[in-house]
Amino acid sequence: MQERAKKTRIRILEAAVKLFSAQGFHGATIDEIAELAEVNKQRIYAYFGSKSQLFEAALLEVFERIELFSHDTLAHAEKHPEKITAIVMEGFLKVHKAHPDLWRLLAWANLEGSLCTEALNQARRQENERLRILYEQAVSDNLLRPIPFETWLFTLLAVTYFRFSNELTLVHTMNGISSMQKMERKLTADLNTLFTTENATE
Amino acid sequence: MQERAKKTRIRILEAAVKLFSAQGFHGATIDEIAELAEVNKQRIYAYFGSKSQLFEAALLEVFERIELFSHDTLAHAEKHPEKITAIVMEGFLKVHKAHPDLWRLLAWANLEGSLCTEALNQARRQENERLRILYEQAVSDNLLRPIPFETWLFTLLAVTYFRFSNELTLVHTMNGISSMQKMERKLTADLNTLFTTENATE
DNA sequence: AAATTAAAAACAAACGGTTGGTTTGTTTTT
DNA sequence: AAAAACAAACCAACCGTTTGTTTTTAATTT
Repeated sequence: MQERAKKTRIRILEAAVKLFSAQGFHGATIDEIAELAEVNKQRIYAYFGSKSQLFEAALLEVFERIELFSHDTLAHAEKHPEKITAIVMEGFLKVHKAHPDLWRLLAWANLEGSLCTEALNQARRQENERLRILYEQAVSDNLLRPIPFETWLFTLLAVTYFRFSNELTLVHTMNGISSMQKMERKLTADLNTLFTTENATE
Repeated sequence: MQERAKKTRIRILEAAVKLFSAQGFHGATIDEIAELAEVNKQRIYAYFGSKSQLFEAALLEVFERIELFSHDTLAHAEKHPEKITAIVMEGFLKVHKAHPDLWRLLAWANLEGSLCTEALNQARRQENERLRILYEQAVSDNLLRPIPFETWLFTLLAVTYFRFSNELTLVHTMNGISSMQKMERKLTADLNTLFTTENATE
């Protein structure tokens, strides 16, 4: 594959990520993707085979590009293990805000039943293990309550995911809270105290 | 509108719920819905106007039909306020399992940016308030940790939603846990201890 | 260094099928 | 007689995909 071909391949992929993320598999059209990528329609079939193969390629692309736990987050959590919940939450929220494509594509994939989910988690597993070590150390240091790592991670992932995937609904539900930002701060703080032992903050 | 017309209207609505929930707005087709409802295509436009209007009608239908906190759940929680977290979680999971249409339709609506979300929450608000009273009583009785009601409810809703909307992904992520049911039980138990004060269980 | 050439890359245009939406006319039920 | 439901066709638009042609690139030959 020549240099020029690689570039157009990437242009297609970027357009696909953008449009699939915005409108889903059935909502986005090959014509739109081709137009946004400034590429002839047929190139898409030449490089990706079919619409569904393009979707999976786009999904994998996003997953490999984005690291859920940034170096900063892990380093920060290492220094202040008693605040690990707040730090990781803030990290999650930041990543999701910076890459809305990520959770949207994942949401579409889950609803539409994409098949490549195994490959996705392979990429994520290694990241998880680094965090697990930090977390379990904090638990045995009696900084955190003795809740299993899986439950803790699941809760944080769930809260973050829910905050974004139900934004439309939440605006009305959580009345009394004026802004989304306020809600995030409140949630982060509350969850942090929830998972922390009482003597840790002394 | 005659009796017969009402029935066909309902048949259309039920078919719409089923197919929109399964395949989303763009994925489902009017022809399929008409076929499943055993109704002439034209009747759909006679009663609902357009595809998008049918979608919103289907969404509202599901929301009004399903009560998120059943009478059983609330009664049970009233008797055992120290187990309110586990009880409500189990209730949520049960409702979601019994009505997969609910969260799927909501997920599609959120992704596709439906506009009728305001109406949805109006229906939910009253239910929330009954639960709030129970919860806040349990907090002031020192059975639960002093976490705001909103954060508590948000967490439980998020965990439940996440469990269903990311089922495909989770099967691989949470390795070491053999079945989904085991995971649910673990999560429920852990969250319950998390939100309960230590003296409550004594 | 310039010309040639074959493959790779990109294009334009059309294909057959399906979509949402609508209409026209007819039959059935109330 | 009016309301409800039907059958069937229509439309323009769009879907994913394919075919045939032109342009660009890079290696080869002169």
